[in-house]
Amino acid sequence: MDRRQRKTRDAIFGAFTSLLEERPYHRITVQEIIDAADVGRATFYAHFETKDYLLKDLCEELFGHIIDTAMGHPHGHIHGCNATAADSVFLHLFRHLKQNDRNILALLSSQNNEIFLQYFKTNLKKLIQTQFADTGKLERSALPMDFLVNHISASFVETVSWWLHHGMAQSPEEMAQYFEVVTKALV
Amino acid sequence: MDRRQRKTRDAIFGAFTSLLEERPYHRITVQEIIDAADVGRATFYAHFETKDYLLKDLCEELFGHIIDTAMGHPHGHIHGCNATAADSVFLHLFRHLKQNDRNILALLSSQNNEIFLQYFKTNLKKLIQTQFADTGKLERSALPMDFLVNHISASFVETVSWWLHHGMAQSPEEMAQYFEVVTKALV
DNA sequence: CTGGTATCGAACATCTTGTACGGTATCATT
DNA sequence: AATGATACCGTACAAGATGTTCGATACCAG
Repeated sequence: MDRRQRKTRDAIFGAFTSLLEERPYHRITVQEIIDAADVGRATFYAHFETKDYLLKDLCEELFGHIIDTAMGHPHGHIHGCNATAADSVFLHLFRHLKQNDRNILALLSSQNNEIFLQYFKTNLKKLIQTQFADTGKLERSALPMDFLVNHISASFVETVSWWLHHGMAQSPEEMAQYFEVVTKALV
Repeated sequence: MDRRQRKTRDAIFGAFTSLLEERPYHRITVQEIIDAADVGRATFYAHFETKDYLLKDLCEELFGHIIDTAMGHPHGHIHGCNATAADSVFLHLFRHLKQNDRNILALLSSQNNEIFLQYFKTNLKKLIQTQFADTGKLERSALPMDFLVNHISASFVETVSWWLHHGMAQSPEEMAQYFEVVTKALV
């Protein structure tokens, strides 16, 4: 990719992220992003069709990355009987978040962060789906498969959200345990 | 309240709700609401400071009502040992939703319904908090109180959301059972 | 060195928002 | 009925946002 393109793209992403830390999404105008990124108006629209697409691209880049790394992680049995919580994928994610990889916390703890949590949940579903497909632990559940996947994804995202709202005072291990408690009876 | 005021207020609420069924919130302009409600521009702003406040008022009216009725419901032991799921507050809520009280489904199943689910969750928290305060079942939990309240509220909202996305094919009783399964180990 | 292209800057039409004001219709009260 | 209060209408307006266009300029890759 052209070095110029990368530069503007990064500048826009950076400006956008900065603005999101001080204003909710819908209170940010394209004009402000342009000014903050110090980029021409036409240039912005050459990169992103609209503000919503900018958000979409940013989220895909961020969450896509964090989920991909988790995918590569050794299949950590969703706290099955023969695996401790220590090597679960979820603990891996909690740690990943705490070390603030790619400044992802700025988005997750920004005002009206529901947008980002939503993206997070969507990507998370794929991960959990994969995990279940491997372990095959779900066939004898009383609940529909997609109901369970949805519930677990949502629960994880809610746990992360709660963590953020409490200043991330707890350790990743502690949070992984919280999460295990509320989901242990399910799988 | 003046009959004129009620009329315009209802007209605006109605128009707004109709528009929400075909367009996501952020794609609806005040102008469109005004046109659909057949109301003067100045009149709209005399009632609602901004579009966000209109949303807020609408949600408070709707969810406030549905939660209040649930509050008055006989304290249905959050599936405690001596109570069946049949008389739980949650089953009451599922039934309330299915009969589409006050056209609430139009909002909950509209595009980008996260906004409304968020309001739903917020009001739900108060209800659950109250329930817990009465039963006093939570003191010996390994988890922080607000973590649990948040988790249960979120789980309920997610369950409702899943229900909607599946055309509400299941009965309220069935959904109440789903919900019981994913939360039974917690209280 | 050169053709291709990303960017700039400025201008533009269009739409949206929120406010203002005088005239009209409706309300509650007597 | 009569009357004061007030909610509504219609229109107009300023300020700002959006998305597009175009020629000029700077930069890149081969």
